[in-house]
Amino acid sequence: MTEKSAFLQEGDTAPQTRIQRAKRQQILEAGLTVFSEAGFRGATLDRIASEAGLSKPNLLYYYPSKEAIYEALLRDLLETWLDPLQAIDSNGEPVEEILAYVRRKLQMSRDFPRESRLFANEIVQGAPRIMPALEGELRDLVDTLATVIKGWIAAGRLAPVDPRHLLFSVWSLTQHYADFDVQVRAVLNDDDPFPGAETHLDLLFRRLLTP
Amino acid sequence: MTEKSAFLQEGDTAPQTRIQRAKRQQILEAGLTVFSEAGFRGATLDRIASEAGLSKPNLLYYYPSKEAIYEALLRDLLETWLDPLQAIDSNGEPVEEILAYVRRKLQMSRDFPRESRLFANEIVQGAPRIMPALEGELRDLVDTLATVIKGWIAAGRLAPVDPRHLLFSVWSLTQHYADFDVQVRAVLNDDDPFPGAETHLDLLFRRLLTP
DNA sequence: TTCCGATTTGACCAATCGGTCAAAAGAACG
DNA sequence: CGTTCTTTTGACCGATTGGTCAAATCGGAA
Repeated sequence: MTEKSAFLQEGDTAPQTRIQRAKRQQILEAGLTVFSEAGFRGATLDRIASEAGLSKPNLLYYYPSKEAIYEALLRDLLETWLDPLQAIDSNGEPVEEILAYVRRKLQMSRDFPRESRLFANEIVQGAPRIMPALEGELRDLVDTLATVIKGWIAAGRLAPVDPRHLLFSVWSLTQHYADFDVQVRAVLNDDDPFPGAETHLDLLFRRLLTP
Repeated sequence: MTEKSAFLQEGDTAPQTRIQRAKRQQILEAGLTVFSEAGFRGATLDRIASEAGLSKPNLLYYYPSKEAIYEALLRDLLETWLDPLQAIDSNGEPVEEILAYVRRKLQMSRDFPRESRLFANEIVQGAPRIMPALEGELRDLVDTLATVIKGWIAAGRLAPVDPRHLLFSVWSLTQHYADFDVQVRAVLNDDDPFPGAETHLDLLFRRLLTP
């Protein structure tokens, strides 16, 4: 097991008042919008501040730097992102477990597209700040799940597939609908992509995974 | 048919000397590296200039602005990107035609990852500059191909699949190996992902598409 | 009401940004 | 050699960037 990477640990269990927590949340909201649209370098404190309805110095009163906001967002994000993966039940029906995972991930693309794009921006640009978590927690989780999947395959309950590439497929297929949203909508004449996507992905993975 | 979007047209058939063409190529090379790593806003002229081995004013002697470099890159990119799509032969064997397309796209992810990431950056950040081409050329091409695919399905030569979501699947699955390269390698312990990816995608699409 | 810590702000700063310009340095050709 | 055109550069500009700071304002407890 790899240890939690440094930046992921909360610095200190801050004794925040209710107001502080609210304002910080407000800033993270604005930060999520701006960072997911422009990436770390492209985002500016002025835009985040105005999006949050605060002056720039006021914003820096709650978070000491642009980096601090960004890292707080990534820290929150990683949890949300890894949760559905951990929810896969090794005692469940294999095909249905994975299909449920796909459905959950697709819902996240629909309901939290900014989070998905924030993550995409970070990774596309080389993951300079989240790399430790990828090589740590993410790899550990994937290793564990790969063992489970191999067991399912060996038991003949799942068609033989490379477990890691299977996971890449789930991630890319589902997140595509959030990250490449404008392209998807351009091709589909602005129709809602998600009903069609759910049907399509259900079919795709059922065909791939049914033994 | 939608017309070619304005920015895609070459301004004028510049009567360039050999040296000018070479230097411009050199700048585009550097621009591709920098823009694909940082996105449009995150890239700086200073970095592009130093990457190209030129002074900043010298760089601006060949391209009038940061925008001009970026748009020249997108213009080139779009061609390269749409080519494999046009190479699908409506008279070929359906399953094999699509599998060949997948293989071509995967090779592009391996051989031109910067191009893929440049495109990803542009799209994730809302496609502010390439949107017209998405709603124009890309949509036209997809519409045409969708008709072909529907014909194949009607003839029973391809399993019934939504043609547009099928294309999204090809794009996301193949480009994932370029755009999310650092994540893929982190999970795979830095092994080369592409041999495994080709096998996996071949299996996936064969299972999905074989009637 | 007074007091005190928490919050908010305008003014400001050094660094970096995209871009300009005039002048210097090369190249080409007679 | 001199001339002319192309290429290159250092110095510079205004705007924007992330961040600071002292002073003002707020809000609640006594």
